[in-house]
Amino acid sequence: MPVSQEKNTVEGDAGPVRERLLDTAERLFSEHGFEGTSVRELASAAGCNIASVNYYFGSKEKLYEEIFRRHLIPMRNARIASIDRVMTESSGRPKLEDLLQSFANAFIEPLADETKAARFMKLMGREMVDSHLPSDVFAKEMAIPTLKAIQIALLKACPGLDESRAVLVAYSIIGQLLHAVHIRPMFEQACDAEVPKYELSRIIDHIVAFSAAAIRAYAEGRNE
Amino acid sequence: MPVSQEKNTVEGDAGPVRERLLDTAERLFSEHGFEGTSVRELASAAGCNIASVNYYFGSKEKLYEEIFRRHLIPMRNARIASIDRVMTESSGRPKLEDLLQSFANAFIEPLADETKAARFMKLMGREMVDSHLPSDVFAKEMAIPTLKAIQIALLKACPGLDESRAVLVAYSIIGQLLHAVHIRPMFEQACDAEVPKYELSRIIDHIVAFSAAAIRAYAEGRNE
DNA sequence: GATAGCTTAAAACATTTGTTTGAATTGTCA
DNA sequence: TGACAATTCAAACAAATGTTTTAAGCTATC
Repeated sequence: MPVSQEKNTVEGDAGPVRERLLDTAERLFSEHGFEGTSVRELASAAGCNIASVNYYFGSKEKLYEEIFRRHLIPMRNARIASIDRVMTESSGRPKLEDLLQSFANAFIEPLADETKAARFMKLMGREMVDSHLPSDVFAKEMAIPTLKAIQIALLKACPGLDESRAVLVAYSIIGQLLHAVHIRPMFEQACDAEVPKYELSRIIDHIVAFSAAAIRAYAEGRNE
Repeated sequence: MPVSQEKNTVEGDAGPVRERLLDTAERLFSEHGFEGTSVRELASAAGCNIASVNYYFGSKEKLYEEIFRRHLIPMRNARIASIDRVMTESSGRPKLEDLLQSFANAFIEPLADETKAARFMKLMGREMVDSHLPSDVFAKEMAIPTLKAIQIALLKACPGLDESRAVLVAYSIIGQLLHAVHIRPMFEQACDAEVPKYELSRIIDHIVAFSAAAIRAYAEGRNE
């Protein structure tokens, strides 16, 4: 693939080569995927030599792993921390809407700053359907711990909620949030007026209200 | 009297080369992605010559497009038809659960048969985060029409539902369904007992009940 | 049996891929 | 300064990429 030269945005001379490579690779991998990005494009965009990739990281794959190592745990911790914050602030019995809003904000926050963590968000989406990470580090380091945290928080916020259903509710919430992330690119290019405008904050508010209502129905209403 | 037509016996020996290539490419693209699948692997798995790809389809990309052309419209129509069926059977005023259950089944059905359309489902997931289709054919041919259909069906099923909110509700439903699709591979390999078992039918039932409850709260309850 | 038209086959095409090499350059400390 | 390590560089590596070419095989019609 010729791959248009795109932007000549050499990531600048900001910082040492190793960091420039990490930042540049994060952007290119998120835009064109792992196989869709060549080491030469990468080095060119980062303004360094081709050999630097192997010099600093050993291989293209190791560089890819390093990107995740840099962001995965902090991002997971941020999500769990946002849950914990609501829990402590409410003395262990948070209002359902507060819990959901807080988690949704932590989840979607990286999308707000256009440049920094938004790329990694996209990259995570790719990794979910096209894994290049060894073993199941993504599930173990990110998905399962986050799921656990939101699950027990939900049980605290809604004592009437059945435990076996709490995990399903967590799926629903995360599914909605992820979908909000995924559909954004579709709106950005296809401005056909055929489709409503994309307002992230409106979507988030909806997800919170929608989920809260559904959970209440589970907790209060029928148990079967 | 005709000559015996013995041929190679690699894999999909059934049918002419063109169809074998389409089936094989569907599987390989869904498993390893577009860039992750070489024309040689493809031809080898289909039991034909390398040149056949370009002979029948012109290029690797055209073959990719043909796969979608084969499935996209029928799958979309199946989804919309499942909605229409509920609408007519209920004389235009369906029970909310029936509408949701019917749509969810049509949405998830391809996952049931392990081999046939399940691969294409996976492929659609890839296409959403890593587009190789020209322009926005996926949005125009699949996403938007399906969204429109479920949206107006929701309004019919719930007259109290605000129109501007109907599209958000549709996002929530599709987001949950897609997530149910995406998380399955995570469960299949990581059987750590750390995570609950994956039961698709249980998840579907939950999504239906969860969404119905939330929609009712929207339609009946608060308007603000 | 000869002819024409698809279809298949093997090989070569020209790039591009990730990686390695070894020399040049830079920086650091004695 | 001189010596030594760390870094950068251009070049070359072997392998793999999508595509094209050229010749052979096949099947039908005359």
